Amino acid sequence: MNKRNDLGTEPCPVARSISVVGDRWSLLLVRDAFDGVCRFSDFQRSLGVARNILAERLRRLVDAGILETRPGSNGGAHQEYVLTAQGQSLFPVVVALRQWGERHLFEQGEPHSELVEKSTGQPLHFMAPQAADGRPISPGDTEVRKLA
Amino acid sequence: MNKRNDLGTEPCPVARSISVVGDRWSLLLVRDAFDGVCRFSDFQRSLGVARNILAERLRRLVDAGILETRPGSNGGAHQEYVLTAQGQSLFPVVVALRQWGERHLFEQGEPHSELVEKSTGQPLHFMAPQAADGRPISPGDTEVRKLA
DNA sequence: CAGTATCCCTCAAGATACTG
DNA sequence: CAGTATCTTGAGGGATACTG
Repeated sequence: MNKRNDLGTEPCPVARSISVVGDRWSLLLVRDAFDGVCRFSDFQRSLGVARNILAERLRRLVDAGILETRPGSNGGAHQEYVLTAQGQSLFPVVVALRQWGERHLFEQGEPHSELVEKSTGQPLHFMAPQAADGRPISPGDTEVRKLA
Repeated sequence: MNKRNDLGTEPCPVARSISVVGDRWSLLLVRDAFDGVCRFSDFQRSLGVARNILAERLRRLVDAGILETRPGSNGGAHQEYVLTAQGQSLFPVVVALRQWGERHLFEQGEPHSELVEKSTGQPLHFMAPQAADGRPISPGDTEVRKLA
């Protein structure tokens, strides 16, 4: 039934999210934006993606309300791409992917970049779903209630 | 520099994770697996994906150590696909995508499926990164330390 | 520098027929 | 039912030349 791109109308929030940021580049652009990257050529150098693709992805992220453009902080003519509030709320997604990758996609002792708290220099605590009272919740404790 | 598929060798854990589960179907299969789906035709009906694509994706997820096959719980000939421990540890990723989608990709009052704790029936608490002492951490409080 | 405009090509994905 | 085999299509993406 899924012809091509109708994930965006599915009733499942996971499917809709994937329809917006579930491609090869979008979340990497968001990651770079969290890391302070905001200019076209810096994204381009960071990812090595073709310029036309980069332009289209940035446009899509702006259209989706994840990035917005600004006139450029210095007096220069170039504009900047910065995360909106909605884009910043992708932080848990990026952190979750990062933590999973750190645990399962690197060999023992293989170096990788790490996300730390600026003020303490400490890596982030492992992020896990929890109940309203703070108890950690494992997958088996949950179920999906349709169309709540 | 990124020719085609060399995301899997990047030093950034986010990029590596995306190289494994960053396509249109993988995380939806994982979501379904969390939801108890374990048979080929059930995945197929749930996603509407073509059978050859489904077969290849399942194989890739098995190769990646995210799913494993079992002889089938009843006496039947069919095998089942179940999450490994590594696959179960994708739970925060799926939950993060779900929560972001719920907040930003549905209209006010538009119904969507919801992830609740079985024992209480309550939706999960909002999941956010935090420091080792439990303080919530926002994106601006963090920085990436290269090759730690 | 920050894109746009083309051209081309590969691969993901769909459709369908077939098999143990 | 659980796939495999084959064919076709189209979108995603790369390379490069060009523009304000």
